[in-house]
Amino acid sequence: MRGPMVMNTYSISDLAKEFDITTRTIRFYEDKGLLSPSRRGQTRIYSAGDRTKLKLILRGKRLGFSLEQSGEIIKMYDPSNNNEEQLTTLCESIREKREQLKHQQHDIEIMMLDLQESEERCLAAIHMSQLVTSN
Amino acid sequence: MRGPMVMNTYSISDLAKEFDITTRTIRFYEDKGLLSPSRRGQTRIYSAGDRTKLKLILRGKRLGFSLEQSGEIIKMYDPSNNNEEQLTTLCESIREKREQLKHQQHDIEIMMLDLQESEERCLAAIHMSQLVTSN
DNA sequence: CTTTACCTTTACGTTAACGTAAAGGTAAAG
DNA sequence: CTTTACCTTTACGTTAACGTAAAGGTAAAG
Repeated sequence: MRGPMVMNTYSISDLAKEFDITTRTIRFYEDKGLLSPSRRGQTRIYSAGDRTKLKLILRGKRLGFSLEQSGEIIKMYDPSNNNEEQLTTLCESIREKREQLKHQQHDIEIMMLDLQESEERCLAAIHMSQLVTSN
Repeated sequence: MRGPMVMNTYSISDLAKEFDITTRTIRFYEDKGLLSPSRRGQTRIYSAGDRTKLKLILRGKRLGFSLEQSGEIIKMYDPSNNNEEQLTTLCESIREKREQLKHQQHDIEIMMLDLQESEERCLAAIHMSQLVTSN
């Protein structure tokens, strides 16, 4: 490898500001085993990988996942599971999660279409009320 | 209108069975003002409209909405808001919800692609482990 | 050397979304 | 008339995901 290792690190408040969450939240995720930053003395040092994990957690949250589920998602990203049986299990759970996401996509599409209709009805109702009110 | 009014109604346990939730959950949603079934004596009678609302709530849950948010979604479906200002506000909140759903769609797509990659890496790792193990 | 701005741990508090149990009413079946 | 299978209300309990406060450490700035 050439060039200096650009080792990006972040303080806990760096990440808190970037993602608009509190430091308490970040420490809580560590408590739950979702993050494990290194330390300089007592102070936590977050790597780019830690930041990515945090992003995954927050994305999961937006999709209604529990922290435990987000934890499973994170595990799906690293190939640290060496044993073949575990790999097969992992592969299966990835497939399941994709199925669930597909279901969510479907839910969203239906809701989008419904809301589109509602919006049109609403706009029509506004139009009507304007016709009535115009004197 | 011709033909007999096919007025479908449901008992609380009908709905509980259909959607695989407890009756407690359904009553809880009523407590929170999301449902308001009619009654025969003390007993709750649910209409097709109540059933639809319940479906909306559960769909919202799958998408990570709070009950309060699902309540707002429900309000977006009926044009009972007569006043023009309220209609405009409603229309605006529908637009916002659609924006949020678009964001969620985006999150899901990214997660899907990532998981697809993970699955491929996982399958490759299984293949490798099989090559190594085959003796 | 004292602010200031961070960092830490510990621990109790809070809200949403129900679960669970108690105590009782009703209506059809046997 | 007693099961059985529902229904009801009231009320306390539980879990997840943090919020909040207390008490203290550190390091650079003035």
